[in-house]
Formats: sequence, C-alpha cells, structure tokens
Amino acid sequence: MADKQESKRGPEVKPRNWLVPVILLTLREWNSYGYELMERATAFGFEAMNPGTLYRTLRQMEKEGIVESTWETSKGGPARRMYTITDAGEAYLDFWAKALEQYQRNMDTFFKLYTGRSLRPEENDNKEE
Amino acid sequence: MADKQESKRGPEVKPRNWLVPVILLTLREWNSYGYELMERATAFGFEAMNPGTLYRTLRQMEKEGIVESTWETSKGGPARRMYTITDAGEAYLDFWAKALEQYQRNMDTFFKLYTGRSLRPEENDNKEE
DNA sequence: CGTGTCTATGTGTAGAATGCACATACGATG
DNA sequence: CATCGTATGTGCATTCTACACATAGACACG
Repeated sequence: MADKQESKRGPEVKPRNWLVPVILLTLREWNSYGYELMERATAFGFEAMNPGTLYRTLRQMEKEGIVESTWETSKGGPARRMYTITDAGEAYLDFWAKALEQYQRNMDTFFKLYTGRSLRPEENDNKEE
Repeated sequence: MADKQESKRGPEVKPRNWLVPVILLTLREWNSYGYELMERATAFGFEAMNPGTLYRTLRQMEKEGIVESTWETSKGGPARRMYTITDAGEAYLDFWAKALEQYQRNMDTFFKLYTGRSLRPEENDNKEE
C-alpha cells in the first residue's frame, strides 16, 4: 500500500508560489538580496530552501514587474543583487493577502469537519441530501 | 509591468494536493464517486473544478492505496465508480491534518507581519545585521 | 602565489501537479 | 434517432519546484 508515493513521508502542503508573498512581505520592510532572503524564508516555514528555486523566483518576479534589482558592489564579498519592491508589488501583496484569507477560511472549514466528526446526523456510509 | 503574467488577475493560492484531503475527508463520512465529489469540492473552496484533474487524482489515490473503488451499476444512469477510504487513507488524512496545522501557523505569522507593519523598529528600507 | 572556505548568484534537467480541450458512453425523453 | 444530463476518462501544454551542478569574488593561511 502506497510505497513509491509520498503517502509515507507525509504530504506536501505548501501552496503554490508561497515564496512570492514571503519575499514581497520582507522587501516591504527592507531591501534585501537572494542570499539573505533565503535565510528569511527558512525561518518562515520553509525548511531547506534551495538556492535555485529562490533565485529563479526572484528573476521571475522582476520580469513581472513586482520587484526591481540593482547590483551592489560596495560591501565586501561577492556582489549582491539588491531587490526593491515596486508599487505593483505592493498591490500584488495585497491581492495575496486577500487570497490567503479566503484560503484560511477553507482551512477552517476543513478542520471543523475533521475534528467534529458528528456534525452530520448520517449513519456511516450513505448520504442523501 | 506584469502584463502576460498572472500578477494582474491575482495569485494562485491553492496548496498542492489540496484535493486529496478534501476527498479523504468526504469519504470518511460517506462513500462517494467522482461526479459527486466534484460538487463537494466546488462547494468547499474550489471554483470550477475540472473533471480531468479530479478523476486523475482519484486514480492516483487508489494507486497509492488510500482509497478503493468498485463499480456501481444498480442506480439509473451511467455506472459510477464508488470510492471508499482505506485504513491507510485515514492515517494519511491524519498526516494531512498535522501538516495543515503547521501551515496554518505559518499563515498566522504572515498575517501578523502583514497587518502589524511596525513589529520591527527598523527605519524604512535599510537593514544591517 | 596557490588552495580552501564563505558568500553569492545562477543553470540544466527531470518530475509532479494542474488546467484546458476533447473523447466516450449510458439512460431517459421527445 | 437525436439530444440532453450524468459520469468517467485521455492528451497536451504549462507551470512549479526539487536536486544537482557550475561560476565567481573576497579573504585567510601557509
């Protein structure tokens, strides 16, 4: 029963594009760059963020116009691509917040049904509405 | 800025595999079949479920051993593939519930930062660690 | 100088999830 | 028999993302 699939190790729950709002939220408070955002994301709920995904996401976000970047070479070490949130980005973040609220309500519904098993007075395995 | 991308119409928030726990939760209460589960899912928070995704998901779930199916031809109309949750399925649902709780906490963090902008005493757009 | 380490940014590729369009088939009704 | 509502499914393309690997600057150390 369920061997090669992921049913054993536990499900993947992260919503799609979850990285996007986390990045936007961070950039709304301070400008940042990939390497730092990785730690931030990790602290947030992603265990083991991998660089590839993060950097690609940032590039995509810039292509969409919700963030902008410039090279910063002043500090020691390799150059950093510093990111800034745009107006469109802030608006997009608001969209995300609304969508996440909706999603939170769905989760509430889920948990009500999950925890309170006997919300419906049916028998066991038949249903008539 | 952000034209061909989805930044305009709003983000896609549904978590991955969200259909799976919804189906399991429903089947825990009564046996059901694809067509009916589609309506259930729609009522739950998916607008415009498309049949393809749902039926494919059900097949996959059966392959993983978390549901089982038998043909039901007794009722009028086309035959229905009736699904039943297995023991592994119930266990898997519990996994999901735990994962969703964790995820709910992450969302709380997100909203705290989103709503309460001034949790951090930084200036506006620079940060040094 | 050469070698290694930490910081920092990327690419290549493959697999999974999912939306959209389309196909099939049964039963009832006119 | 044509058509509608129910019911299940496939093909194809896109998107997301995990994993592995590549590149490169700065700095320390012998």
